[in-house]
Order: sequence, then C-alpha cells, then structure tokens
Amino acid sequence: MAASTLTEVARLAGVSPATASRVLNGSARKPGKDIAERVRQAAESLGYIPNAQAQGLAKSSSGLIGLIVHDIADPYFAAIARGVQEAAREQRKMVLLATTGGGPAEEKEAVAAFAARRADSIVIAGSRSSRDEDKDGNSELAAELDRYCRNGGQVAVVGHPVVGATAPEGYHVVKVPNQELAGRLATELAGSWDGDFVIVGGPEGLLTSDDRVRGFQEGLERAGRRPAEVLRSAFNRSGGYDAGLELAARIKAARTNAGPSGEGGGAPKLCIFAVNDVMAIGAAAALRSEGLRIPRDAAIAGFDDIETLRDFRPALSTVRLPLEDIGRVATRATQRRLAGDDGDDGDGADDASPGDITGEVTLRRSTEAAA
Amino acid sequence: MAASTLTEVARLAGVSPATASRVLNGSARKPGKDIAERVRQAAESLGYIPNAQAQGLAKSSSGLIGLIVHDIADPYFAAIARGVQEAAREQRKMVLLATTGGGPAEEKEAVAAFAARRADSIVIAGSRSSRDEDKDGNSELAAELDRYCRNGGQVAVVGHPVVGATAPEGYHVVKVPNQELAGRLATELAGSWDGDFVIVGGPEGLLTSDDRVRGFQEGLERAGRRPAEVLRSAFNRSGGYDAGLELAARIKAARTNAGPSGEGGGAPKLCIFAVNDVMAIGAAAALRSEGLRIPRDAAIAGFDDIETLRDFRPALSTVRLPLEDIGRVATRATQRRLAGDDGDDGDGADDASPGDITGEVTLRRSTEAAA
DNA sequence: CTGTTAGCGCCTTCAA
DNA sequence: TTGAAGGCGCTAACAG
Repeated sequence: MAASTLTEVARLAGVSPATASRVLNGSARKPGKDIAERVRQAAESLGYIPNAQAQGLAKSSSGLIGLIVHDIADPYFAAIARGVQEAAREQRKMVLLATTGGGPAEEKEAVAAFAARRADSIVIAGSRSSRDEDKDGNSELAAELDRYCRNGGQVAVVGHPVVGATAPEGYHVVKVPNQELAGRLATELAGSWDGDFVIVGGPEGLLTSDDRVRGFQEGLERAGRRPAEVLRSAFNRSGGYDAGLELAARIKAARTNAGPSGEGGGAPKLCIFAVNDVMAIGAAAALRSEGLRIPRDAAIAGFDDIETLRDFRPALSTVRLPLEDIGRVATRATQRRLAGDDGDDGDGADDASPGDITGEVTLRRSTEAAA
Repeated sequence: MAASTLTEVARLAGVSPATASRVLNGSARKPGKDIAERVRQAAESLGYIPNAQAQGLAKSSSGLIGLIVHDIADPYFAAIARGVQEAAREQRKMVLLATTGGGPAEEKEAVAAFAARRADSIVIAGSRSSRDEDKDGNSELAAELDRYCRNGGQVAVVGHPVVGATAPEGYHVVKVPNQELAGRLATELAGSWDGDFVIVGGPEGLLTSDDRVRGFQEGLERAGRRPAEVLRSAFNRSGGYDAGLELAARIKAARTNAGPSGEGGGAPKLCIFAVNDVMAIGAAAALRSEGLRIPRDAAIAGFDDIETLRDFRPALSTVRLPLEDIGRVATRATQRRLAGDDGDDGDGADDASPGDITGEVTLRRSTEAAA
C-alpha cells in the first residue's frame, strides 16, 4: 500500500489534479476559497504527502543541499555541519551528507552522487590537498565540479579552491584567514614568551595546515624571532600525540644537559604551536604522559577553538574560528543570486562575501609564561 | 544547459533508451558486449549522470536514509551519525540529515519531509520524552511514523520506542541498556567510595536520563547504600554547570560546618553522577571555578564516554557506549529483511538484534578515592 | 537480446 | 478560475 497521490486527492475532492496541485503546493495562482478547502480536507483525510522526487523531476530542482566533510564525528566538521544545517533550514531545504575521509577521489564520488540527486548546491568542507599523490584525484574532482556547475549547480568550498577548478559560474570560495590569524597568534605569543617555538603541522601539502604554518612563521619574523622548526605528522589527535612524544623527549634531554651549565635555571622553554586544537590536545596528552606539565615545562597553542575542548585544562590558547558561521556563509553563498545583485567581477569564481569570516586570537592558560 | 539524459546517450550510441538503461544501471539482463561498450563510451563522452530522482520515481525507492538528531554538533550525535553514515555507505545509500533540537513537533516535520522524499528508512536518535508538554507532539510523531511504516518505510529508533507508536511492521527499536549500565556503575563506585552520592539528571521525563537515574539508584541499593538525591537541570553542559555550582556551595558549606565537629578530617565526600559526559564536564568546571578539586573534594562520573572528552583531566569515570555501533546497528535494522529470516515474534515492533548493544563501566581518575 | 509501450507523480503550458 | 494534455528521465513490462 503505497502513499496516496495527488491524483487520488483530486479525485476525492472532485477536482482536477492540476487544481489540487495549485492549492496544495505554492502556485502563483490562487484557486477559489471553497474549492481550496475541499482539496485540503481531502489531502488531510488521505494523509497525502507530496512526492518530492516527482516534484523535483517536474521542476528539475530538488531542494537538496549536499555537504561533503572528511568525518562528521570530527567536532570541527560537526560544527560546520550545524551551520550548514541551519542555513538549509532557512532555505527550506534538506541536507544530504557525505563523508569522504578526505580523499579527492571519494569527494569526486560524492559530488557525482549529489549531481545525480540534482542537489541544488554543494558545500565542501575540509582541507584541500596539493600533494602529488592527490594530483589526479584533484583534477577529477575539479572536472566533476565543473560539470556540476555548468549544469547549473552551485558550489561553495570552505578554505581553498579545489586545485584546478575553473568553473565559470556558481563556484564560490569561502576564504578563511588562516594565515593571517596564525600570524597574529605568533606575534601575540612572542610578546609573552621568551623561549623558542616549534610548530606541529599536518602533512605538507594540506593547504589549511600549510597556511597556518606559513602565517605563524611570518608572525614570528615580524616579532623579530627566529623561525620555528616544523614537525610534520597526521592532522589529528594521534598525529599531535606522536609529535608530542618526540618533543617531550627533546625537552627532557635539553633539561638534563642544561642542568649543569644552565644560565639561570634551565634550558629556554619551548612553545608548541599545533595547527589545530585536536592535535594540540594530543600533543598535550603526550607531554603529560611523559611527566611534563603545561605551561610549566612547555607552552602549547592550537587553532580552531573547538567547543568541546574548552573545558580542557590547562585552558588551551588557540584561535577562535566561527565554524558555525562558516557553514552558514558557505551555504548562503550557494543560494542563487537574485536579479539586481551587484555582481561578479567578471572572471568567474567569485568569493562569498569576502571578509565575512574572521577569527580571534584567544590566549589562555596553556601559554602563560609564569613559572 | 541541463545535464544530459539517458535518451541522449542512447541516441548517440544508436540504441534504444531501454538498452542504454540496461547497460548503464545494473539490470538482471546483460546486453551484448559490443553494444554495451558503445553505450558506455557515449555516456562517458556526454558526461552522463543518471537522474536519481527519475530513477526513484520509476522504481519507487530513493536510496536515501533519513537521520534525525537533536543537534549534529553534539559529539554524542555526531558519533552516532558516523555509524549511520558508514552503514549507509555499505548499503550504497545516502543519508539525509535533519536536526530538530529535540522537540517531537520538529521530529514529526522531519519524518514528513523524509517521507516526501521517499526515504527508504529513517533512523531517529536522541532521547524520547514522556513529559506532558510533549504529549501532543509525541502522538503526532507516532502517527506520522505509523503512516510512514504503513507505506512501506522502515524506522529505527535509538533508545526507546516513540511514545504511542504502534506500527505493525518496519518499526525497530535499538535498545540501549542505560539502566543496567548505570546500575553497574553505581555498584562499582560504591565499592571504592565511602561518601554519599548525588545524581545530576536531565529534566524529568527525558527517558534516557530517567533510565540512568533509576539504574544508578538500583545499583546503590544493591550495594547497600542509601538512595542518592537527584538534582534536575538541562541535559547539556550548561545544565551540568548549574548543578555543579549548587553542589559546590553545599560542599563548601558542609566543610566549614564539619570543620570543628568533624570526625577524622571533614564531611564525608560526595560522589556526583551526571547522567551524561557533557553534563559531568559542566559540573566539573563549576566545581573548579569554585575552587574545588576533583577527586580531592568530590568525585564525579559521567556517561557515554565521548571521545573528544577522553583527554579531560582528571580523566572522567564513565560508561563507554559504542555510539558508532549504535548508529550502524540502527541503520542495518532498517534494511528490509530478506526471505528466510527467522522472524518476527508476531506482535509487530521488533527489536533490532537485541543484546547487540552493550557498554562498559570505565573507572578513571575522577572517582579515585585517594585523598 | 533488443526495441516499443506505458507509466512512476507531479507541474505547466495551453484551451476552455 | 479550472481542466486537459504533455513532458520531466527513467524503468519495467511486454513484443519482436
């Protein structure tokens, strides 16, 4: 027993399907009051639910927004997803979720699947990669996106444009000032921290990570500090943990060496900048497991200001990113511009309200200099 | 310029649409090798992507799984969502996401929206409520689910059945042994903790919270302890924080009172059981803000074992729930049973592999008795 | 094995 | 304002 159809409703109400359609779904034209009521009653009594697939087929638009993330359980993506979800609700659309683990190949699959479902727009979150091994994946993804846009789809990418994508229209990039913010973080830290800096970064080629590393180095330079050494590991907690172990070993070694010859009580203390909060937490856990304390033995800072991590002690210095807003802005960017918009700079790929996204350096206990 | 259609592909390949369909999409019947290749080439060169809406219309099944959560940014739901996502991928389906904030009215909306999209199945996560104010909402939700199931839909609810739902078929409940596990937690804690217990619960009527409260009390009773007082507040971090402030005040008051008359060094220490991890973290933050330390001044335990919170210090005693599995199991339960299944106990609403979901009491530092 | 013929449920011209 | 007719893109019965 399948769901009842518009035709059945119409028949029960004694009108034509066309009329029933007009009253039940928003049409420009308004049927007579009396007839409208009859139709509504019929629909109600049959428990009629319009078939969105059929509607979509007829109108060739689905009311769907596709969201692509690496991993929905990652709080970073979960926060963005919340923003997307909210914006979707404003637009009275539903969100289709795809998680890809970060590979361009899977992202391409997801885009194709969304295209198949005729999603009105697609939001891609998660760092782009410029690594060699992803080169082919990237260009396939770019091609898929191009096609999708050419067919009228709207795309918003968070962070960086997909490498190689050149869609003429409907392709938006929500820029996140990772580099600038990391720079600010560095200069602020440099103001209160005398020791050396070390950066715990993700794999080289992960654009978000690279931006933050670069920005941090620039900030150090502006502050007249020497560049930080960069340790590379996985872009997640366990990567941070690994790097933390390595650093703990160094710190302990330096301490015992400096003990005898030390000038004033020990080696200069290290300030660790992990390119995201989750890595920072991992690094902190590693230090702790090695008997080191923060900020007594080393300072540590992260990036993102993940909400769930705010109760972590010592409170983590970080850069607050308005993750939810980012999701919202990206989603809104894909809403087709209405007439009268001051446009397009002509060259295609337009930025979504540039300048909208901004962050805030947030210094907390984990980087306090006090011995 | 819309996407190209199967008809166009067929024409380019010089075959009928039916044939093209057979080669491009899995059909039982296999076209000739040569013709198949031609079709594939045509499809490739046109960048053909099948229109899932049209396919769905024709086959009356959409390849969609609807997921309903309170809030996708809540790590509890995010973890479940990951499991759902994985199971969906196994079934080669996509997941449609709806977040409702927990109200039955919005959940009903979501179910209707999923029904409109002809989702093959729906997974509902998030605690059910039996509060009076939700009574109407619950019965409307139940009616909507009933209808959805009668039309052939599959539903899985995590935790408790929707109050009042009586769908004869396709309605599954993934039971989570909250009560039993809370009981085990209580008895284990009672073994190492001499002081009194207090429960920080969610609003009365939230079934998950109620189960955990009840189970914990039973566990205490089994251990020969007197029942714990129950504080009610919001089922989230801020609720935990509020309760924590209240408790901190009491603890401090008791301490100053007991000081003079104390037998052995102070009032008996309190062990706080918050019905979920996020509340526990909130409560811990409140205690800390009042200058109290854990577990020195009070012990605290949570429930869920949220991954992101595992690095919290002192490490939180809790009950590990296999959230991801729960999502997976729920999703799989909605997969229509194939012939030859040992069935149905006849009365309809069947449980999804009962006994599959189990948890594990995990005692950590936050409840260590050592002064 | 292939092509033809009907729909799936709805929306949207067009006439009435 | 209302109804009739055609089509959205695809699949599932048939026929050849």
